[in-house]
Amino acid sequence: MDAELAQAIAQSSFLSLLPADDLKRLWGYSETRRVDGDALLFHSGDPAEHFCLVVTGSVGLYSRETPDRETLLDVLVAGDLAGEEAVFDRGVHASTARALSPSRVLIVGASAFFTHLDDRFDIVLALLAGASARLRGSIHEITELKLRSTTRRLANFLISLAGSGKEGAVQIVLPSGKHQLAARLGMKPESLSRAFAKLRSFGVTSGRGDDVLVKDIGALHRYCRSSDFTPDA
Amino acid sequence: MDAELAQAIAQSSFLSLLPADDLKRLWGYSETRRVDGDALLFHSGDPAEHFCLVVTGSVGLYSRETPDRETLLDVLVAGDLAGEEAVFDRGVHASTARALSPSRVLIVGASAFFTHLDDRFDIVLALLAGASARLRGSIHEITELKLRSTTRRLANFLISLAGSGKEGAVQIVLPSGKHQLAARLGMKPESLSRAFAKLRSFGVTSGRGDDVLVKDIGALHRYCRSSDFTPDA
DNA sequence: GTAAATCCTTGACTGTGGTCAAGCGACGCG
DNA sequence: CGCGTCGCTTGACCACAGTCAAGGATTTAC
Repeated sequence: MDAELAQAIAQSSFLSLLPADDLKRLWGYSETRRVDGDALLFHSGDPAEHFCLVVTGSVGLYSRETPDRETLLDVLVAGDLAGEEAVFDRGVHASTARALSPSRVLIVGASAFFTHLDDRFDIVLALLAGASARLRGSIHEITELKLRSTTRRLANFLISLAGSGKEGAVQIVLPSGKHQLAARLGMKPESLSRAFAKLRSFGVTSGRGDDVLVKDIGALHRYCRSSDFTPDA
Repeated sequence: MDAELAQAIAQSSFLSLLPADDLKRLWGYSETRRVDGDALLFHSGDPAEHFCLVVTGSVGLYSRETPDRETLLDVLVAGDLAGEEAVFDRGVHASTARALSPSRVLIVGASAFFTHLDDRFDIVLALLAGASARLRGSIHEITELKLRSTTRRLANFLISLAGSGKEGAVQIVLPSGKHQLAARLGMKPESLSRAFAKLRSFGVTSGRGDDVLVKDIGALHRYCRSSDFTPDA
Protein backbone atom coordinates (compact mmCIF):
# COMPACT_ATOMS: atom_id res chain seq x y z
CA MET A 1 0.00 0.00 0.00
CA ASP A 2 1.56 3.21 -1.22
CA ALA A 3 1.05 6.88 -0.54
CA GLU A 4 -1.50 7.44 -3.30
CA LEU A 5 -3.65 4.61 -2.04
CA ALA A 6 -3.32 5.74 1.55
CA GLN A 7 -4.48 9.20 0.63
CA ALA A 8 -7.45 7.94 -1.37
CA ILE A 9 -8.52 5.83 1.59
CA ALA A 10 -8.18 8.76 3.94
CA GLN A 11 -10.48 10.76 1.68
CA SER A 12 -13.03 7.99 1.42
CA SER A 13 -16.07 8.52 3.58
CA PHE A 14 -16.25 4.88 4.46
CA LEU A 15 -12.88 3.17 4.01
CA SER A 16 -11.33 5.76 6.29
CA LEU A 17 -13.49 4.41 9.09
CA LEU A 18 -12.14 0.91 8.79
CA PRO A 19 -9.68 -0.32 11.41
CA ALA A 20 -6.33 -1.59 10.18
CA ASP A 21 -7.08 -5.30 10.35
CA ASP A 22 -10.19 -4.91 8.22
CA LEU A 23 -8.19 -2.99 5.65
CA LYS A 24 -5.65 -5.79 5.64
CA ARG A 25 -8.39 -8.30 5.06
CA LEU A 26 -9.73 -6.10 2.25
CA TRP A 27 -6.38 -6.30 0.44
CA GLY A 28 -6.81 -10.02 0.32
CA TYR A 29 -9.68 -9.86 -2.11
CA SER A 30 -9.06 -6.63 -3.97
CA GLU A 31 -6.49 -5.29 -6.39
CA THR A 32 -5.40 -1.94 -7.76
CA ARG A 33 -5.35 -1.39 -11.45
CA ARG A 34 -4.28 1.41 -13.77
CA VAL A 35 -6.63 2.19 -16.63
CA ASP A 36 -6.44 4.74 -19.37
CA GLY A 37 -9.03 7.34 -20.20
CA ASP A 38 -12.29 5.96 -21.54
CA ALA A 39 -11.70 2.52 -20.04
CA LEU A 40 -14.91 0.77 -18.96
CA LEU A 41 -14.97 -0.25 -15.31
CA PHE A 42 -18.42 -1.77 -15.31
CA HIS A 43 -21.57 -1.42 -17.29
CA SER A 44 -25.14 -0.74 -16.32
CA GLY A 45 -26.92 -4.08 -16.11
CA ASP A 46 -23.75 -6.07 -15.45
CA PRO A 47 -23.87 -8.45 -12.51
CA ALA A 48 -22.12 -6.66 -9.66
CA GLU A 49 -19.01 -8.80 -9.29
CA HIS A 50 -16.98 -5.91 -8.00
CA PHE A 51 -17.10 -2.26 -7.06
CA CYS A 52 -14.37 0.37 -7.25
CA LEU A 53 -12.60 2.98 -5.23
CA VAL A 54 -11.07 5.77 -7.28
CA VAL A 55 -7.42 6.19 -6.25
CA THR A 56 -6.22 8.77 -8.78
CA GLY A 57 -7.72 10.33 -11.88
CA SER A 58 -11.42 10.67 -12.48
CA VAL A 59 -14.25 8.30 -13.27
CA GLY A 60 -17.57 9.16 -14.88
CA LEU A 61 -20.79 7.61 -13.66
CA TYR A 62 -23.28 7.26 -16.51
CA SER A 63 -26.89 6.27 -16.64
CA ARG A 64 -27.95 4.42 -19.72
CA GLU A 65 -31.62 3.60 -20.00
CA THR A 66 -31.89 3.31 -23.72
CA PRO A 67 -28.99 1.98 -25.77
CA ASP A 68 -28.57 5.17 -27.79
CA ARG A 69 -28.77 7.81 -25.11
CA GLU A 70 -26.84 8.07 -21.91
CA THR A 71 -26.18 10.86 -19.47
CA LEU A 72 -23.33 11.70 -17.14
CA LEU A 73 -24.59 11.49 -13.58
CA ASP A 74 -21.50 12.38 -11.65
CA VAL A 75 -17.75 12.74 -11.82
CA LEU A 76 -15.93 10.69 -9.18
CA VAL A 77 -12.47 11.58 -7.95
CA ALA A 78 -10.00 10.14 -5.45
CA GLY A 79 -11.77 8.62 -2.45
CA ASP A 80 -15.12 8.10 -4.14
CA LEU A 81 -16.77 4.72 -4.48
CA ALA A 82 -18.42 3.49 -7.67
CA GLY A 83 -21.04 0.77 -7.85
CA GLU A 84 -21.07 -0.24 -4.20
CA GLU A 85 -24.83 0.16 -3.97
CA ALA A 86 -25.41 -2.69 -6.41
CA VAL A 87 -23.93 -5.13 -3.92
CA PHE A 88 -26.98 -4.63 -1.74
CA ASP A 89 -29.70 -4.11 -4.27
CA ARG A 90 -30.48 -6.67 -6.93
CA GLY A 91 -26.83 -7.46 -7.55
CA VAL A 92 -26.83 -5.60 -10.83
CA HIS A 93 -25.11 -2.31 -11.50
CA ALA A 94 -27.51 0.59 -11.89
CA SER A 95 -25.06 2.76 -13.75
CA THR A 96 -22.06 2.57 -16.03
CA ALA A 97 -18.61 3.64 -14.82
CA ARG A 98 -15.98 4.75 -17.27
CA ALA A 99 -12.62 6.41 -16.68
CA LEU A 100 -12.56 10.01 -17.87
CA SER A 101 -8.79 10.27 -17.65
CA PRO A 102 -5.97 7.82 -17.00
CA SER A 103 -6.80 6.60 -13.53
CA ARG A 104 -5.91 4.18 -10.83
CA VAL A 105 -8.68 2.25 -9.12
CA LEU A 106 -9.04 -0.25 -6.35
CA ILE A 107 -11.22 -3.15 -7.43
CA VAL A 108 -13.06 -4.90 -4.62
CA GLY A 109 -14.72 -8.26 -5.12
CA ALA A 110 -18.40 -8.06 -4.24
CA SER A 111 -19.03 -11.54 -2.88
CA ALA A 112 -15.86 -11.59 -0.78
CA PHE A 113 -16.80 -8.19 0.56
CA PHE A 114 -20.24 -9.42 1.41
CA THR A 115 -18.77 -12.30 3.37
CA HIS A 116 -16.48 -9.89 5.11
CA LEU A 117 -19.51 -7.91 6.23
CA ASP A 118 -20.92 -10.84 8.14
CA ASP A 119 -18.93 -10.05 11.21
CA ARG A 120 -18.28 -6.33 10.85
CA PHE A 121 -21.23 -4.32 12.00
CA ASP A 122 -19.59 -0.90 11.75
CA ILE A 123 -18.68 -1.36 8.09
CA VAL A 124 -22.31 -1.75 7.20
CA LEU A 125 -23.18 1.29 9.25
CA ALA A 126 -20.53 3.31 7.42
CA LEU A 127 -21.86 2.09 4.09
CA LEU A 128 -25.33 3.04 5.13
CA ALA A 129 -24.13 6.53 5.97
CA GLY A 130 -22.47 6.72 2.57
CA ALA A 131 -25.60 5.60 0.79
CA SER A 132 -27.66 8.11 2.74
CA ALA A 133 -25.27 10.89 1.82
CA ARG A 134 -25.53 9.95 -1.83
CA LEU A 135 -29.27 9.89 -1.58
CA ARG A 136 -29.12 13.38 -0.18
CA GLY A 137 -26.96 14.40 -3.13
CA SER A 138 -29.46 12.92 -5.56
CA ILE A 139 -32.27 14.84 -3.94
CA HIS A 140 -30.28 18.01 -4.41
CA GLU A 141 -29.59 17.10 -8.01
CA ILE A 142 -33.23 16.43 -8.85
CA THR A 143 -34.24 19.72 -7.30
CA GLU A 144 -31.66 21.59 -9.33
CA LEU A 145 -32.82 20.01 -12.55
CA LYS A 146 -36.47 20.64 -11.86
CA LEU A 147 -36.37 24.25 -10.93
CA ARG A 148 -33.14 25.95 -11.84
CA SER A 149 -32.05 27.40 -15.16
CA THR A 150 -28.76 26.40 -16.76
CA THR A 151 -26.99 29.54 -15.59
CA ARG A 152 -28.16 29.06 -12.01
CA ARG A 153 -27.09 25.44 -12.06
CA LEU A 154 -23.63 26.44 -13.16
CA ALA A 155 -23.40 29.19 -10.54
CA ASN A 156 -24.52 26.78 -7.84
CA PHE A 157 -22.05 24.18 -9.00
CA LEU A 158 -19.19 26.66 -8.91
CA ILE A 159 -20.19 27.61 -5.39
CA SER A 160 -20.15 24.01 -4.25
CA LEU A 161 -16.77 23.51 -5.89
CA ALA A 162 -15.37 26.53 -4.14
CA GLY A 163 -16.36 25.00 -0.82
CA SER A 164 -18.07 26.79 2.02
CA GLY A 165 -16.52 29.46 4.15
CA LYS A 166 -14.78 31.19 1.27
CA GLU A 167 -14.82 34.95 0.81
CA GLY A 168 -13.88 37.32 -1.98
CA ALA A 169 -11.82 36.00 -4.88
CA VAL A 170 -11.64 32.26 -5.38
CA GLN A 171 -9.70 30.15 -7.84
CA ILE A 172 -11.57 27.02 -8.89
CA VAL A 173 -10.30 23.98 -10.76
CA LEU A 174 -13.00 22.09 -12.62
CA PRO A 175 -13.00 18.33 -11.93
CA SER A 176 -13.24 17.64 -15.68
CA GLY A 177 -13.24 19.34 -19.05
CA LYS A 178 -15.96 21.72 -20.13
CA HIS A 179 -17.57 19.13 -22.32
CA GLN A 180 -18.07 16.71 -19.42
CA LEU A 181 -19.05 19.50 -17.12
CA ALA A 182 -21.88 20.38 -19.46
CA ALA A 183 -23.09 16.79 -19.46
CA ARG A 184 -22.79 16.59 -15.68
CA LEU A 185 -25.02 19.66 -15.37
CA GLY A 186 -27.51 18.30 -17.86
CA MET A 187 -26.91 20.70 -20.69
CA LYS A 188 -25.07 21.02 -24.00
CA PRO A 189 -21.55 22.47 -24.30
CA GLU A 190 -22.96 25.46 -26.16
CA SER A 191 -25.34 26.20 -23.34
CA LEU A 192 -22.54 25.89 -20.82
CA SER A 193 -20.53 28.39 -22.82
CA ARG A 194 -23.43 30.82 -22.81
CA ALA A 195 -23.93 30.28 -19.09
CA PHE A 196 -20.29 31.18 -18.48
CA ALA A 197 -20.77 34.24 -20.66
CA LYS A 198 -23.70 35.38 -18.53
CA LEU A 199 -21.76 34.84 -15.33
CA ARG A 200 -18.93 36.96 -16.72
CA SER A 201 -20.86 40.06 -15.70
CA PHE A 202 -20.77 38.68 -12.15
CA GLY A 203 -17.00 38.45 -12.14
CA VAL A 204 -16.49 34.88 -13.35
CA THR A 205 -13.61 34.37 -15.75
CA SER A 206 -13.01 31.09 -17.55
CA GLY A 207 -10.40 30.36 -20.18
CA ARG A 208 -10.03 27.30 -22.34
CA GLY A 209 -8.64 25.14 -19.56
CA ASP A 210 -10.14 23.79 -16.35
CA ASP A 211 -9.39 26.89 -14.34
CA VAL A 212 -12.09 29.33 -13.32
CA LEU A 213 -11.54 32.55 -11.45
CA VAL A 214 -14.32 34.06 -9.38
CA LYS A 215 -13.72 37.66 -8.38
CA ASP A 216 -16.31 37.70 -5.63
CA ILE A 217 -17.97 34.50 -4.51
CA GLY A 218 -20.51 36.57 -2.60
CA ALA A 219 -21.83 37.99 -5.86
CA LEU A 220 -22.46 34.44 -7.11
CA HIS A 221 -24.32 33.61 -3.93
CA ARG A 222 -26.46 36.65 -4.39
CA TYR A 223 -27.16 35.70 -7.98
CA CYS A 224 -28.37 32.23 -6.96
CA ARG A 225 -30.50 33.59 -4.17
CA SER A 226 -32.19 36.26 -6.25
CA SER A 227 -35.48 34.48 -5.89
CA ASP A 228 -36.76 35.11 -9.36
CA PHE A 229 -36.05 36.80 -12.60
CA THR A 230 -32.86 38.63 -12.71
CA PRO A 231 -33.34 38.25 -16.44
CA ASP A 232 -29.83 36.86 -16.56
CA ALA A 233 -28.63 40.23 -17.80
CA MET B 1 -51.28 -3.94 16.06
CA ASP B 2 -54.22 -4.02 13.70
CA ALA B 3 -54.80 -5.24 10.17
CA GLU B 4 -53.91 -1.95 8.48
CA LEU B 5 -50.61 -1.77 10.26
CA ALA B 6 -49.86 -5.41 9.57
CA GLN B 7 -50.44 -4.88 5.90
CA ALA B 8 -48.26 -1.78 5.73
CA ILE B 9 -45.45 -3.67 7.38
CA ALA B 10 -45.84 -6.58 4.99
CA GLN B 11 -45.48 -4.13 2.11
CA SER B 12 -42.46 -2.43 3.59
CA SER B 13 -39.20 -3.50 2.00
CA PHE B 14 -37.43 -3.46 5.32
CA LEU B 15 -39.87 -3.84 8.20
CA SER B 16 -41.20 -7.00 6.60
CA LEU B 17 -37.78 -8.57 7.12
CA LEU B 18 -37.82 -8.02 10.86
CA PRO B 19 -38.45 -11.01 13.12
CA ALA B 20 -41.34 -10.77 15.54
CA ASP B 21 -39.35 -9.89 18.63
CA ASP B 22 -37.69 -6.95 16.91
CA LEU B 23 -41.07 -5.68 15.82
CA LYS B 24 -42.26 -5.95 19.39
CA ARG B 25 -39.27 -3.97 20.54
CA LEU B 26 -40.01 -1.40 17.85
CA TRP B 27 -43.49 -0.83 19.26
CA GLY B 28 -41.88 0.20 22.50
CA TYR B 29 -40.46 3.38 21.03
CA SER B 30 -42.86 4.19 18.23
CA GLU B 31 -46.45 5.26 17.90
CA THR B 32 -49.10 5.43 15.21
CA ARG B 33 -50.78 8.70 14.50
CA ARG B 34 -53.59 9.89 12.25
CA VAL B 35 -52.99 13.12 10.40
CA ASP B 36 -55.14 15.04 7.97
CA GLY B 37 -54.18 16.15 4.51
CA ASP B 38 -51.44 18.77 4.39
CA ALA B 39 -50.15 17.92 7.86
CA LEU B 40 -46.41 18.39 8.22
CA LEU B 41 -44.55 15.28 9.35
CA PHE B 42 -41.08 16.78 9.35
CA HIS B 43 -39.32 19.60 7.64
CA SER B 44 -36.13 19.80 5.63
CA GLY B 45 -33.39 20.89 8.00
CA ASP B 46 -35.13 19.62 11.13
CA PRO B 47 -33.03 17.46 13.42
CA ALA B 48 -34.02 13.89 12.67
CA GLU B 49 -35.75 12.94 15.88
CA HIS B 50 -37.97 10.46 14.15
CA PHE B 51 -38.76 8.88 10.81
CA CYS B 52 -42.07 7.57 9.51
CA LEU B 53 -43.70 4.56 7.95
CA VAL B 54 -46.79 5.33 5.91
CA VAL B 55 -49.62 3.04 7.05
CA THR B 56 -52.53 4.42 5.02
CA GLY B 57 -53.04 7.45 2.83
CA SER B 58 -50.24 9.19 0.97
CA VAL B 59 -47.33 11.38 1.94
CA GLY B 60 -45.45 13.80 -0.28
CA LEU B 61 -41.69 14.13 -0.08
CA TYR B 62 -40.59 17.65 -0.94
CA SER B 63 -37.24 19.21 -1.49
CA ARG B 64 -36.92 22.79 -0.39
CA GLU B 65 -33.65 24.48 -1.15
CA THR B 66 -34.80 28.05 -1.19
CA PRO B 67 -37.62 29.22 1.05
CA ASP B 68 -39.87 30.23 -1.84
CA ARG B 69 -39.51 27.30 -4.18
CA GLU B 70 -39.98 23.65 -3.45
CA THR B 71 -40.55 20.61 -5.59
CA LEU B 72 -42.33 17.32 -5.08
CA LEU B 73 -39.77 14.52 -5.18
CA ASP B 74 -41.95 11.51 -4.61
CA VAL B 75 -45.34 10.31 -3.43
CA LEU B 76 -45.13 7.71 -0.69
CA VAL B 77 -47.89 5.20 -0.01
CA ALA B 78 -48.49 2.37 2.45
CA GLY B 79 -45.28 0.55 3.30
CA ASP B 80 -42.92 3.36 2.32
CA LEU B 81 -40.47 4.94 4.74
CA ALA B 82 -39.91 8.67 5.00
CA GLY B 83 -36.83 10.30 6.43
CA GLU B 84 -34.99 7.20 7.56
CA GLU B 85 -31.83 8.18 5.69
CA ALA B 86 -31.33 11.20 7.90
CA VAL B 87 -30.74 8.93 10.88
CA PHE B 88 -27.46 7.87 9.29
CA ASP B 89 -26.35 11.03 7.58
CA ARG B 90 -25.80 14.26 9.45
CA GLY B 91 -28.88 13.74 11.60
CA VAL B 92 -30.83 16.35 9.70
CA HIS B 93 -33.72 15.70 7.37
CA ALA B 94 -32.84 16.26 3.71
CA SER B 95 -36.42 16.67 2.62
CA THR B 96 -39.80 17.79 3.86
CA ALA B 97 -42.62 15.27 4.36
CA ARG B 98 -46.21 16.39 4.25
CA ALA B 99 -49.38 14.33 4.12
CA LEU B 100 -51.19 14.65 0.80
CA SER B 101 -54.37 13.11 2.09
CA PRO B 102 -55.66 12.07 5.51
CA SER B 103 -53.17 9.43 6.49
CA ARG B 104 -52.02 7.16 9.23
CA VAL B 105 -48.31 6.95 9.96
CA LEU B 106 -46.03 5.03 12.29
CA ILE B 107 -43.60 7.39 14.00
CA VAL B 108 -40.32 5.80 15.01
CA GLY B 109 -37.94 7.52 17.39
CA ALA B 110 -34.53 7.93 15.78
CA SER B 111 -32.25 7.63 18.78
CA ALA B 112 -34.09 4.63 20.21
CA PHE B 113 -33.97 3.02 16.80
CA PHE B 114 -30.27 3.68 16.57
CA THR B 115 -29.73 1.98 19.92
CA HIS B 116 -31.83 -0.92 18.74
CA LEU B 117 -29.50 -1.32 15.76
CA ASP B 118 -26.53 -1.97 17.98
CA ASP B 119 -27.28 -5.61 18.24
CA ARG B 120 -29.26 -6.29 15.07
CA PHE B 121 -27.01 -6.74 12.11
CA ASP B 122 -29.67 -7.80 9.63
CA ILE B 123 -31.75 -4.67 10.22
CA VAL B 124 -28.88 -2.50 9.07
CA LEU B 125 -28.38 -4.72 6.06
CA ALA B 126 -32.04 -4.37 5.16
CA LEU B 127 -31.84 -0.62 5.56
CA LEU B 128 -28.80 -0.57 3.36
CA ALA B 129 -30.68 -2.49 0.69
CA GLY B 130 -33.51 0.01 0.98
CA ALA B 131 -31.19 2.97 0.65
CA SER B 132 -29.50 1.38 -2.36
CA ALA B 133 -32.85 0.81 -4.00
CA ARG B 134 -33.77 4.44 -3.45
CA LEU B 135 -30.46 5.51 -4.89
CA ARG B 136 -31.25 3.45 -7.94
CA GLY B 137 -34.60 5.18 -8.17
CA SER B 138 -32.94 8.58 -7.98
CA ILE B 139 -30.56 7.66 -10.76
CA HIS B 140 -33.54 6.72 -12.89
CA GLU B 141 -35.26 9.96 -12.00
CA ILE B 142 -32.29 12.14 -12.91
CA THR B 143 -31.93 10.36 -16.22
CA GLU B 144 -35.59 10.91 -17.01
CA LEU B 145 -35.34 14.60 -16.24
CA LYS B 146 -32.20 15.07 -18.26
CA LEU B 147 -33.14 13.40 -21.47
CA ARG B 148 -36.85 12.73 -21.75
CA SER B 149 -39.59 15.07 -22.83
CA THR B 150 -42.65 15.66 -20.69
CA THR B 151 -44.79 13.32 -22.75
CA ARG B 152 -42.22 10.52 -22.57
CA ARG B 153 -41.87 11.00 -18.82
CA LEU B 154 -45.61 10.61 -18.42
CA ALA B 155 -45.74 7.56 -20.66
CA ASN B 156 -42.88 5.96 -18.75
CA PHE B 157 -44.51 6.75 -15.44
CA LEU B 158 -47.79 5.18 -16.55
CA ILE B 159 -45.89 2.07 -17.60
CA SER B 160 -44.19 1.78 -14.24
CA LEU B 161 -47.55 2.26 -12.51
CA ALA B 162 -49.12 -0.48 -14.59
CA GLY B 163 -46.43 -2.85 -13.41
CA SER B 164 -44.49 -5.27 -15.54
CA GLY B 165 -45.90 -8.31 -17.22
CA LYS B 166 -49.11 -6.63 -18.27
CA GLU B 167 -50.60 -6.99 -21.73
CA GLY B 168 -53.30 -5.23 -23.70
CA ALA B 169 -55.74 -2.99 -21.84
CA VAL B 170 -54.78 -1.80 -18.37
CA GLN B 171 -56.68 0.24 -15.82
CA ILE B 172 -54.38 2.49 -13.78
CA VAL B 173 -55.15 4.42 -10.62
CA LEU B 174 -52.94 7.44 -10.09
CA PRO B 175 -51.37 7.64 -6.61
CA SER B 176 -52.39 11.28 -6.34
CA GLY B 177 -54.30 14.02 -8.11
CA LYS B 178 -53.25 15.43 -11.46
CA HIS B 179 -51.83 18.53 -9.86
CA GLN B 180 -49.45 16.56 -7.67
CA LEU B 181 -48.65 14.16 -10.47
CA ALA B 182 -47.47 17.10 -12.57
CA ALA B 183 -45.18 18.27 -9.77
CA ARG B 184 -43.89 14.75 -9.25
CA LEU B 185 -42.92 14.57 -12.93
CA GLY B 186 -41.32 17.98 -12.84
CA MET B 187 -43.80 19.86 -14.98
CA LYS B 188 -46.76 22.20 -14.72
CA PRO B 189 -50.36 20.98 -14.65
CA GLU B 190 -50.92 22.55 -18.06
CA SER B 191 -48.05 20.58 -19.52
CA LEU B 192 -49.36 17.39 -17.96
CA SER B 193 -52.70 18.01 -19.53
CA ARG B 194 -51.08 18.47 -22.93
CA ALA B 195 -49.01 15.33 -22.41
CA PHE B 196 -52.19 13.36 -21.72
CA ALA B 197 -53.71 14.90 -24.83
CA LYS B 198 -50.78 13.66 -26.93
CA LEU B 199 -50.99 10.19 -25.44
CA ARG B 200 -54.68 10.08 -26.30
CA SER B 201 -53.75 9.11 -29.84
CA PHE B 202 -51.94 6.11 -28.34
CA GLY B 203 -55.08 4.90 -26.58
CA VAL B 204 -54.72 6.60 -23.21
CA THR B 205 -57.94 7.95 -21.72
CA SER B 206 -58.05 10.09 -18.60
CA GLY B 207 -61.01 11.84 -17.03
CA ARG B 208 -61.05 14.31 -14.19
CA GLY B 209 -60.42 11.70 -11.52
CA ASP B 210 -57.42 9.55 -10.70
CA ASP B 211 -58.35 6.79 -13.12
CA VAL B 212 -56.51 6.25 -16.36
CA LEU B 213 -57.37 3.68 -18.98
CA VAL B 214 -54.71 2.39 -21.34
CA LYS B 215 -56.10 0.49 -24.32
CA ASP B 216 -52.81 -1.15 -25.23
CA ILE B 217 -49.82 -0.95 -22.93
CA GLY B 218 -47.64 -2.27 -25.73
CA ALA B 219 -48.32 0.87 -27.76
CA LEU B 220 -47.03 2.96 -24.86
CA HIS B 221 -43.90 0.84 -24.66
CA ARG B 222 -43.32 1.34 -28.33
CA TYR B 223 -43.81 5.08 -27.95
CA CYS B 224 -41.17 5.29 -25.22
CA ARG B 225 -38.72 3.16 -27.17
CA SER B 226 -39.02 5.10 -30.41
CA SER B 227 -35.50 6.32 -30.08
CA ASP B 228 -36.04 9.80 -31.38
CA PHE B 229 -38.55 12.13 -32.83
CA THR B 230 -41.93 10.73 -33.21
CA PRO B 231 -42.87 14.41 -33.35
CA ASP B 232 -45.40 13.64 -30.64
CA ALA B 233 -48.09 13.65 -33.30
C1' DG C 1 6.50 29.20 -40.41
C1' DT C 2 2.39 27.39 -42.11
C1' DA C 3 -1.26 24.07 -41.76
C1' DA C 4 -4.18 21.10 -39.36
C1' DA C 5 -6.63 20.00 -35.43
C1' DT C 6 -8.92 20.82 -31.20
C1' DC C 7 -11.51 23.42 -28.13
C1' DC C 8 -14.36 27.03 -27.04
C1' DT C 9 -17.36 30.61 -28.44
C1' DT C 10 -21.03 33.03 -31.16
C1' DG C 11 -24.82 33.46 -34.18
C1' DA C 12 -29.36 32.30 -36.22
C1' DC C 13 -33.22 29.34 -36.03
C1' DT C 14 -36.49 26.04 -33.92
C1' DG C 15 -39.09 23.65 -30.46
C1' DT C 16 -40.49 22.45 -25.95
C1' DG C 17 -42.47 23.85 -22.07
C1' DG C 18 -43.68 27.81 -18.82
C1' DT C 19 -46.90 31.75 -18.26
C1' DC C 20 -51.18 34.12 -18.51
C1' DA C 21 -55.80 33.94 -19.52
C1' DA C 22 -59.98 32.20 -20.96
C1' DG C 23 -63.19 28.28 -21.53
C1' DC C 24 -65.38 24.36 -20.34
C1' DG C 25 -67.93 20.58 -17.50
C1' DA C 26 -68.99 18.61 -13.00
C1' DC C 27 -70.50 19.19 -8.62
C1' DG C 28 -72.44 21.73 -4.46
C1' DC C 29 -75.48 25.11 -2.57
C1' DG C 30 -78.89 28.43 -1.83
C1' DC D 1 -83.06 26.11 -11.28
C1' DG D 2 -79.33 29.40 -11.63
C1' DC D 3 -75.05 30.57 -9.51
C1' DG D 4 -70.60 29.75 -7.76
C1' DT D 5 -66.55 27.07 -7.24
C1' DC D 6 -63.20 23.80 -8.51
C1' DG D 7 -60.47 20.78 -11.46
C1' DC D 8 -59.05 20.17 -15.92
C1' DT D 9 -58.36 21.61 -20.61
C1' DT D 10 -57.12 24.84 -24.54
C1' DG D 11 -55.25 28.67 -26.67
C1' DA D 12 -51.88 32.47 -27.47
C1' DC D 13 -47.51 34.07 -26.43
C1' DC D 14 -42.72 33.96 -25.07
C1' DA D 15 -38.29 32.55 -23.16
C1' DC D 16 -34.86 29.22 -22.42
C1' DA D 17 -32.17 25.82 -24.20
C1' DG D 18 -31.13 22.44 -28.19
C1' DT D 19 -29.59 22.26 -33.04
C1' DC D 20 -26.87 23.39 -36.93
C1' DA D 21 -23.29 25.93 -38.63
C1' DA D 22 -19.65 29.11 -38.73
C1' DG D 23 -15.98 31.64 -36.54
C1' DG D 24 -11.90 32.59 -33.46
C1' DA D 25 -8.03 31.05 -30.55
C1' DT D 26 -4.53 27.98 -28.97
C1' DT D 27 -1.96 23.94 -29.48
C1' DT D 28 0.40 20.18 -32.28
C1' DA D 29 2.56 18.47 -36.43
C1' DC D 30 5.44 18.88 -40.15
